[in-house]
Amino acid sequence: MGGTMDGTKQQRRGNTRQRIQDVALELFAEQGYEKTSLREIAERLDVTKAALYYHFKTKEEIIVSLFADLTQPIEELIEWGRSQPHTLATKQEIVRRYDEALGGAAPLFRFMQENQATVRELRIGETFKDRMTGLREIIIDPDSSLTDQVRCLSALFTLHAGMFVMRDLEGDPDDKRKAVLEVAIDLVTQAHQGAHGA
Amino acid sequence: MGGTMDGTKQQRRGNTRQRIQDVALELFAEQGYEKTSLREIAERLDVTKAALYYHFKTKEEIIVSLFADLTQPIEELIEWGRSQPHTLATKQEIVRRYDEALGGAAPLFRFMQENQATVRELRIGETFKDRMTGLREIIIDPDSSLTDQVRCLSALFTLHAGMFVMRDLEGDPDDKRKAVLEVAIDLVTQAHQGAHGA
Amino acid sequence: MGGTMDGTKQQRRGNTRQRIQDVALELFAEQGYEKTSLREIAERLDVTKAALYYHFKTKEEIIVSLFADLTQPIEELIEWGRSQPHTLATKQEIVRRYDEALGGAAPLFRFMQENQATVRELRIGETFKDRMTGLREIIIDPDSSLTDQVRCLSALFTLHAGMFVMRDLEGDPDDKRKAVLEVAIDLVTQAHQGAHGA
Amino acid sequence: MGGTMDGTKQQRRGNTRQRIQDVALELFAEQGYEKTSLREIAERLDVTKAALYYHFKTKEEIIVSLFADLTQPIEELIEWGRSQPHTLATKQEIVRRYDEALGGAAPLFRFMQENQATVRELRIGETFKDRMTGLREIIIDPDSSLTDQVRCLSALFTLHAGMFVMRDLEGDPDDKRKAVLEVAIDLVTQAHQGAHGA
DNA sequence: GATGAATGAGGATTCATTCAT
DNA sequence: TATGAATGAATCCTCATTCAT
Repeated sequence: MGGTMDGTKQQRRGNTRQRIQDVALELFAEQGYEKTSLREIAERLDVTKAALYYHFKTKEEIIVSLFADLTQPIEELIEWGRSQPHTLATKQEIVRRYDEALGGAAPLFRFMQENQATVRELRIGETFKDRMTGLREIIIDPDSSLTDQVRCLSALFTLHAGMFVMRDLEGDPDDKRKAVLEVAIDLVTQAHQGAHGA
Repeated sequence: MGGTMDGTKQQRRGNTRQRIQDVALELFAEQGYEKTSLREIAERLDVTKAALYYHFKTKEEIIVSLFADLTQPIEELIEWGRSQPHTLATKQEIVRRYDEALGGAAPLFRFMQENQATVRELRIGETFKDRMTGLREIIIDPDSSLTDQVRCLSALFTLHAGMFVMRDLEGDPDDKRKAVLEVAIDLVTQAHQGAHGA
Repeated sequence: MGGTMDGTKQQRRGNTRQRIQDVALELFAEQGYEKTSLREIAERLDVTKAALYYHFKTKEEIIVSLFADLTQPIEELIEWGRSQPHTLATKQEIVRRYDEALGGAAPLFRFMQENQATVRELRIGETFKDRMTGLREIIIDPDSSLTDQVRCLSALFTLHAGMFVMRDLEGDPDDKRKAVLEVAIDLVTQAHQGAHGA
Repeated sequence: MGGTMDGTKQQRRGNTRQRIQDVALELFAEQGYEKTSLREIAERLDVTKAALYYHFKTKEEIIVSLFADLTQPIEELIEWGRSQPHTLATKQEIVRRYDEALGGAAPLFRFMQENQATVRELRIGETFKDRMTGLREIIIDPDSSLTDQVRCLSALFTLHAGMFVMRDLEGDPDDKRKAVLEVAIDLVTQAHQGAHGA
């Protein structure tokens, strides 16, 4: 019971930064970055706009912080990928893990997917591009045919889009996700085999 | 004389309206819809904001008009597709023609791809969704496995994204586009064969 | 009566820019630049803040425009001064004319005098400094003693400050102004004679 | 032991308060009062804004305290001046000592000189005006000609402005200061002699 | 066909200040 | 002595839109 009180306190106290991030991400993903005003975020949290500014220096810093926080697993994945041999197994594992990582930060990626124009102008843009390039360098064999290269990109893309676009496909969400993953792995596999002889 | 006047008038008239559309599309694609102000569009054209309002009742109407104008080939494609038997050949042809149609309105699709969050809130959103559903109904066999359904979506998606994402892939643009198309057709083919036995 | 209507119209119409400048200068001089908000200016004119932005791109542009408009006589004075021989008569004439010029833009100079810290950070700062340097080069003989150089600066300064600081001195304003001018001319004269032997 | 504690405490205590004053004065003089935020001051001192409020009840109190602390010598000078006969020697001595006093609080006077508009609205304004009036009553002979009265004011003014305006005059700072003082004394002397025959 | 002038609503951001701890 | 968290009021500025001419 003391635990409960503690919990409440902890929730109100020191949690504001988190709560801002949560609400912001939700709204950014839903309506886009520009259409989401700080007033709206503040109102949902029942604090003043100024309170947001205590925790984040600018609106952009909110999204930057979200990106930094939620995107770290991917950073690590790339790190890991770079240290592995570029075998088919590695590529497949990368796709599998990437899918997982995306799942962990679904709303952020939905946001990034759906607001690319905005993202490009934000500071995140560059960082994100760098990461994608990192991923590419791991799965794409530069000596393979253009078609196979496109296959790999398409694999990544399918994962990205999968979660959102497939929403209006019938079927159990979990099954859908598995299907998406399967297609992605398939694409990477085809690409690899194309390049390394059948 | 009447003809001359007509011609001139039509040219002048169609001209400004067109020029507004052109500039608007360019800016929308580049910076996003919300970040592009009517002031900016007007300045680029060296007219007043009020002039824009002579040609379009609202900002939204500009994008709506662009969508209506540039998207008609796709509308027709769907019409055509519906009247065809759902054979593999048809599906492949649809993909081929869709690729062409996308090419004809690349900036618009770049815009739609990169501003989904915005588009969703605009009147276009629904229309666009309807079209995509139409396309889906033609290529996707509802009895096929989820995986195969995903393959078809992925094909469409690859086409959409292709043009922009592949930009930073090395290689001749034309070759790249062919590669993208090839992968898309491949996906649809695999899906079809999966569903109808090998 | 028609004339009256005309007048009223003319006053309302096309005059807004001027009216903004007038009110702004008044308030800037009275309360300082930073303490004067655009809201205040707009309220006094019974227009919206946005109306101000139709006529001036930024708050700073308002003061810049005032400076440009009201300061031209001084610009011209310097031009004239440069073309004259550096005789005592010229110097005295410069002081006399400078006094006049200051009188014509008293509120602006009061503002600049009393808000130097602000002015320094505004774009006017540099321009103003340049002008003062121009003036100096005309009245100050670089070979004269430091003391005589200070005398010249003191003369300019006395003119600047005169109008405002002397306010709480007893006496007819006109007489005071004459006295100020006399002291200034005296200083310049002393400086000149110091340099060129008695 | 008590002594040690006292010493440390006093040092610490006096220290922070002092450091606030120092930094504040520096920034006020540099950027003006309104443009200097408490955040800025706090950041420079590496404390929180709230800490400032432990030492000063309001922002205004900071400048008031500076004024009170740094301006006391002038207060005393006036006291002294009032008790002296109004001879030329006294007047000259006043100018000399005033120059010294100004030197001791140069940044404050730079601030007051350059932010008159602000100062006027602050509580210091009145006090400062009173002091200037006190000074005037000592050096200015109310029966003298307006011109001579202006000379006296100009003398004070020259001292005030001297330090800052003369900055961009060539020459050794010390020499310049001497020159400024000389001109001021000169002005007072001329005024006195004008009034008392010769 | 188009402009000049204006508006109302809302945007992000900053500030001095407060208070419990 | 100080901090961490927050507020309320204000700031400059931008936007889509309107309307008389």
